[in-house]
Amino acid sequence: MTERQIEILTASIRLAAKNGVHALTIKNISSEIGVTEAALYRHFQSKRDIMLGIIELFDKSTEKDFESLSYFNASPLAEIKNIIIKRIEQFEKFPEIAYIMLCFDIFMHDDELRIAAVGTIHKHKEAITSLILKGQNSGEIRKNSEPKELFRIVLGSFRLLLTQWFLNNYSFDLKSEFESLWKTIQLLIKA
Amino acid sequence: MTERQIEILTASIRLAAKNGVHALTIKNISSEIGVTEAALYRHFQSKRDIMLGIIELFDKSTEKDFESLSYFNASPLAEIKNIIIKRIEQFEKFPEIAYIMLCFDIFMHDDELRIAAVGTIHKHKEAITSLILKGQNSGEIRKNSEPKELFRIVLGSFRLLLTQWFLNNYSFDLKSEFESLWKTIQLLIKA
Amino acid sequence: MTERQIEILTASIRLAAKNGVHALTIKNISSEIGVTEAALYRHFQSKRDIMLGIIELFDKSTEKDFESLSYFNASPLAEIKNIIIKRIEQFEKFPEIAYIMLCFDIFMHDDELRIAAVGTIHKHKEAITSLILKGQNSGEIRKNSEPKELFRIVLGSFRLLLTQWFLNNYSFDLKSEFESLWKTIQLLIKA
Amino acid sequence: MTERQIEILTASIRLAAKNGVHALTIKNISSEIGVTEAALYRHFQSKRDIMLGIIELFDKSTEKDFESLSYFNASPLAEIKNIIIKRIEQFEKFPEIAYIMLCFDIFMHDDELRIAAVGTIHKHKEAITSLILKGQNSGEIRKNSEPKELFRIVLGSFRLLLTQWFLNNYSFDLKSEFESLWKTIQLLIKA
DNA sequence: AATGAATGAGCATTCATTCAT
DNA sequence: CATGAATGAATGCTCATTCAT
Repeated sequence: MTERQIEILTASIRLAAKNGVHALTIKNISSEIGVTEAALYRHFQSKRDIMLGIIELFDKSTEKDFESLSYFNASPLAEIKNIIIKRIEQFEKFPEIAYIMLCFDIFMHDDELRIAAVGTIHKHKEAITSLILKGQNSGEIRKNSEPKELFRIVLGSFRLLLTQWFLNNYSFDLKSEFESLWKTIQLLIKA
Repeated sequence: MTERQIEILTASIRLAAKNGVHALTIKNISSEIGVTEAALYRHFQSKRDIMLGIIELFDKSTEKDFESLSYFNASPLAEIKNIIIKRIEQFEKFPEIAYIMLCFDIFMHDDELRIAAVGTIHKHKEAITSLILKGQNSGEIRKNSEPKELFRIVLGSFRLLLTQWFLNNYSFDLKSEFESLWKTIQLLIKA
Repeated sequence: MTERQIEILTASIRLAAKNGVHALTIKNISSEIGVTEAALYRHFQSKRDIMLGIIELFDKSTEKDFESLSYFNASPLAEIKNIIIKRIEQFEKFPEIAYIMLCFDIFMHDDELRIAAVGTIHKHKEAITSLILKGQNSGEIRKNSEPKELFRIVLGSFRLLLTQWFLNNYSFDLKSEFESLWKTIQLLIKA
Repeated sequence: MTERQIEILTASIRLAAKNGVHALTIKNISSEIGVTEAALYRHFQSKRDIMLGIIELFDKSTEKDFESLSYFNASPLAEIKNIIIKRIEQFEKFPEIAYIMLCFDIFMHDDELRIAAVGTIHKHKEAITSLILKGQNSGEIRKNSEPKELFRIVLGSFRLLLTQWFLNNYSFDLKSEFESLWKTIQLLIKA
């Protein structure tokens, strides 16, 4: 991806988060980076390609996080926390992406976009679920609950926290609030 | 609210869930119920009023659920489950509303709509949080966790379940899947 | 077809003939009849529908001419001449349509339009060819030539006359020039 | 004319015939020969110059045909046939040019282009008409018809044949079909 | 209570063309 | 000789809304 392309994508995310998805027009994006509408088409073939680019951008950074995890090699619970903390650090640097992550509507009614977006969610699900299973086998996580349900509790509560963060205009400290939530989660799911 | 107004609102919700929020146009709504675009303006002053109507519709049915709860008077945990089961029954009758509930983007960038939508979420938060507190006081729910966090776990995991239901085109049985999730939740938060 | 629709179609033909097919834009057509671009879409669903409308308009008037022919019941040669004279009278009233008839490019690269346009040409071909055959059987037209070739001579020479008329800005009298051409044609193909 | 210029012109003709005149864009032409749009402007100053180039190309090859005719020195009728056969051989090698020859719309509404295009047609007219006159004087062609009308019959029927060839996607054999047409023409106009 | 006709503003996209490199 | 990046103007089309009937 070229520098200009990344500039366009970040401008798009910023715009969507600030003014809503309906503000994600070619005109707005182009004027956000100070060029003509026509200029965008030198870098992306269509608006849908820009959307796909946003997902890809998010997907890539997710993948990088997952890779760096394996070096860490902590306990499963610590690794799950780490996955989420990585996300949070990303959100703190670039809060607008939280909006895109929560607002699945943009992608929901375009098959190609949908598949791309759901793919990223799936990667999270598989990573976390397999860590839960590992934790259950190692005796760190309680065995009397299904990994599937524990995953829903872990990711679900985090997503709601994220939603609250967004609804409050990013005004509270996401990381410390998550630390508090995580204490409760740990308390509940530890063996 | 007149009959025609409710017809317009339900048609709108149906449309949004089927084809996405971007399909929520005056033209689509009017042709969905078989009238002219101009005819809609006899029943709603603007498109925003239709959006507000959708929230109000949702809000009212929530309120009715909350009222009926007081007649029941079960244990706090059972009451929380009941609140969610009521929601589920509503979703099962009218699955499209799940989409609207999850897709906050429509409302997010219009202050009046936002306040209306967040209000409904708030009512849920307060109802559930106060029930958790009651449960902690009566000794049914563990005391070593903050109600705020337990609320995040309960509602967050349910919202994620709902998201999964939507992503799977409403193909699995929401209620029985929730029963399974609830067993885990109960196991975790019971004293 | 409504009055407005016919107004749009005649304005389109006028425009195309005056300034070329490339001038046949929604903006030009709408401003030609003094309305907004958006207003056109109340009467035609798309630009292609306007093109199809032009062909249909031409097709209908052709059909009417063919019907009125049967009342006439002259000799085959006289009937062929009549078909063309009818066309000429139409062109004289509405010279711009000559351009559309000759400029098949508009329709050529859109399958649906092509089929519609070629259909009209086909009707002419069949009508004239069968009249030639009738003339050969009745002994009015020479038998030592194939009807297919005679048709090419009759219609081809008329089309070239039409092209010349257009290239000369409709400056000569089409009918009297055709009378002269017809004398030669008759001389050549009579038995 | 440079090699590159001829490459651009033939690519343009190919493009116009395959996808229609509306596909004759700088972008399409340049990508057809595998260069950037900007590169075209090194060889032609504008798009109109490319159009003029197409006409010039056609004009030149016509001229060459006419020159080679004089060496032949056959009877007037044979010479007329020869002019057309030469054209047909050109069309068979490069069928797309038939489309350009028929579709005068491209040139019709730009004075300079129009004059250039009409010029070529005129050359044909003069060449054929003078041959007809010669034939009438030599007693080969019937004298009771005006050369002007006979020209319309000869060239008009050939142009219609060409149109039919194009409408049938060049599927029939143009030359043998013309031989058949020519037999009829000869039969009709011979003295 | 509903319709048909219209509108102004906006949409994504494509056009021929220019210019620094 | 060719490219990459840009532009202004235009394209067909959709939007929410209005208004006379």
